[in-house]
Amino acid sequence: MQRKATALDVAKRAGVSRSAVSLVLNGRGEGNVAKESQDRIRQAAAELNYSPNAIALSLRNQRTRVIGIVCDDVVVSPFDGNIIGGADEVARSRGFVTVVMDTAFDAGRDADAVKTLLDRQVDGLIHVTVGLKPFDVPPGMLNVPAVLANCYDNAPAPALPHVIPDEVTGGREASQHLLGLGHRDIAYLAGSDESPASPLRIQGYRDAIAAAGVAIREDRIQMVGWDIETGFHAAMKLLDGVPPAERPTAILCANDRLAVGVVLAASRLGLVVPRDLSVMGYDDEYRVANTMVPALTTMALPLREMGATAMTRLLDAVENPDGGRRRLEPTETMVPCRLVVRDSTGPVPGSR
Amino acid sequence: MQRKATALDVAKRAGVSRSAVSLVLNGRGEGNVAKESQDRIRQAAAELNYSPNAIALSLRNQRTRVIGIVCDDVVVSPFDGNIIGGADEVARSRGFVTVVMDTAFDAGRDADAVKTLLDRQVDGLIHVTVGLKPFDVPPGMLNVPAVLANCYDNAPAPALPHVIPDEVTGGREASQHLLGLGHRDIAYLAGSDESPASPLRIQGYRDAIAAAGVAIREDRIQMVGWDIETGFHAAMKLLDGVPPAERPTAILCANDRLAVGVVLAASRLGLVVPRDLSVMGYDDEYRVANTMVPALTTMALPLREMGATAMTRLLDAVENPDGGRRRLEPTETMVPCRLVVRDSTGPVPGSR
DNA sequence: TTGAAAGCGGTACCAG
DNA sequence: CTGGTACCGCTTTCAA
Repeated sequence: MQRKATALDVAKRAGVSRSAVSLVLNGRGEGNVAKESQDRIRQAAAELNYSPNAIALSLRNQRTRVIGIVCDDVVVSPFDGNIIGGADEVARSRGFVTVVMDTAFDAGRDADAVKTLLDRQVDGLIHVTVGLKPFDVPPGMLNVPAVLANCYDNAPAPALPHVIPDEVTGGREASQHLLGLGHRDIAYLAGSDESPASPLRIQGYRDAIAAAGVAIREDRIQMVGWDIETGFHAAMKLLDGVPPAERPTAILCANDRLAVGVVLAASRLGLVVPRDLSVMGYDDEYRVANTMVPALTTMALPLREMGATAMTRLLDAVENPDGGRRRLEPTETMVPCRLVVRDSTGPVPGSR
Repeated sequence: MQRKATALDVAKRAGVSRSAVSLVLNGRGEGNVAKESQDRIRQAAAELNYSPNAIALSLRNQRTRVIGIVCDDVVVSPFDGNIIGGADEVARSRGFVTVVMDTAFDAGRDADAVKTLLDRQVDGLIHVTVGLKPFDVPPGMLNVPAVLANCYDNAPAPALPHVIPDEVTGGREASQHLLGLGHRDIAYLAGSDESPASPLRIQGYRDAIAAAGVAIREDRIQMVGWDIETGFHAAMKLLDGVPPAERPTAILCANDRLAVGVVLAASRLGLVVPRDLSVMGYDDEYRVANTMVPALTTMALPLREMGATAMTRLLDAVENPDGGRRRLEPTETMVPCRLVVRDSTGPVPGSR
């Protein structure tokens, strides 16, 4: 476990000074260092397997090329990890490293995490949440360029830009898919009031239904939460013992787990999806939507894109010649969701 | 976006030298610095909201208090994130920060990630995988203390310690749970050959069945993969059109998604779980096992414990007075799985 | 063309 | 008890 070689080691081995090593290895050797010194330096560096100490570089340059990512439970939860994946990919491609700190849903730890990251001199910050939600920006976060992903500044006068999914359009296009298949009685299991995504998707649903000239039945919109279990019970209520003519022909769900519950209920009742009932999810959850039986038609959240967009915006600011110390404009960027058609939706029964 | 205050700023404001600031703020003021200077220093520090620059500290101390975590797809996948969660919690409680680098299943990037982390002078490394698997340790990883979590050194002469789940015992105790409910014909949907966990769990299954004095039927052990869909089809084959007396009374699955597929198949066939058929999962996947209808009995993987154990072992070495530069013994630590009994398993049919 | 020296921010030693 | 100074590893300026 030997210590790493330093520039001084390389210099000694090549018989030159540290400065020469620095110049050559940073491509500024030409015209400053004799050609044969250059060769000796490069060779010595290779032999010693030299690469510069990033800590010393950071101190010297007053830039760490580290972006801090604070998230509420993204690493641990099965959702939304791809936001970080998308952000990380962009960072890596531009020579940055990300440090992720998860607060495990303890909002009190946001400020601590930001402080830790700031003490480590990160060049920028991104805050990511599991699920769209308002976010109380901790004060320290305004000291470096920062962007919010999947959340938005909760203050009366927002200070930070954010990147979020276009939920209204998502809800509308999901509904339009079902309307296009001939469905006119579409129930919507809408998640819960706590998520700001819920009213937005409902808005999209209403827009689509109304635009199709269909009357909106308020009792078809139900806030039932987000789990398999609650989807199951809601579907049972909608379907069990109800005459076919009075049943919805399609159930749109605010996430894929609800859709799993609905399919479970349908099969318990002997209904075949999509022949007797179309079921549609939301999120395109990895290894759930695509492997469900039947595979779920769903509205995919643009997770990687959101992360990538947020990181791109941030790095553009950080790498700006002004020194990356300017705060970003508090703009809103909406990223479109993506319709994924699979096997759980089909023509309305009796439409042939 | 003002720059952070430095020790010099504090010193000036308090009218003392940088050294005094350093002593006082590190609790070594007593007996070295006049009481009233101490007060002035502390006050100045508070007013300027001073906290030391961790980069400078790292350079000075030759210690970063950063642990690098390299993983193959843990952040992005819905599985095993809790390994990192458990590791991170321990690190945080001991004043360390973790930097996670995800290689997105590209083994070629392991070495790069390690190099990047080493350039940043991490004090130690942990490699985490999604799912138990052998791991080719990149050379650089031996330059600092390192531990493997959920994977093990693939070399003939292992160089690194690892922390893995006790899969044999897990398989055995899962089977014993079903045997204890009176089941004698238990099918096992065993995942796939690619995972080293599969044969281990099968071993546990065999041990338990044999110990109960029941003959092992090889055709009851089936490698069917890991998805909802494949569980569904396997269950249909086992149950559809088969006379009740020839059906297994319980199906043990190598993960919870398979179990979801089995339940789906059962309900399509009009079988009620667990009345007509017991179904058991493995993993205790978050928001799947506990919210399934019925909620799944399962064998929980000790994800957080594994992460915590790996990190504890690593930090014990890093914080060792020898300077934390010693390589760890290549030991094996097995963490027990945990039986979680819910509603998908019950007494064998007709046992009352 | 080269090397010496300053400085990034902090700690720790040592002389006063 | 206090302040000056060297050093961690690197880059950059400046003088030789």
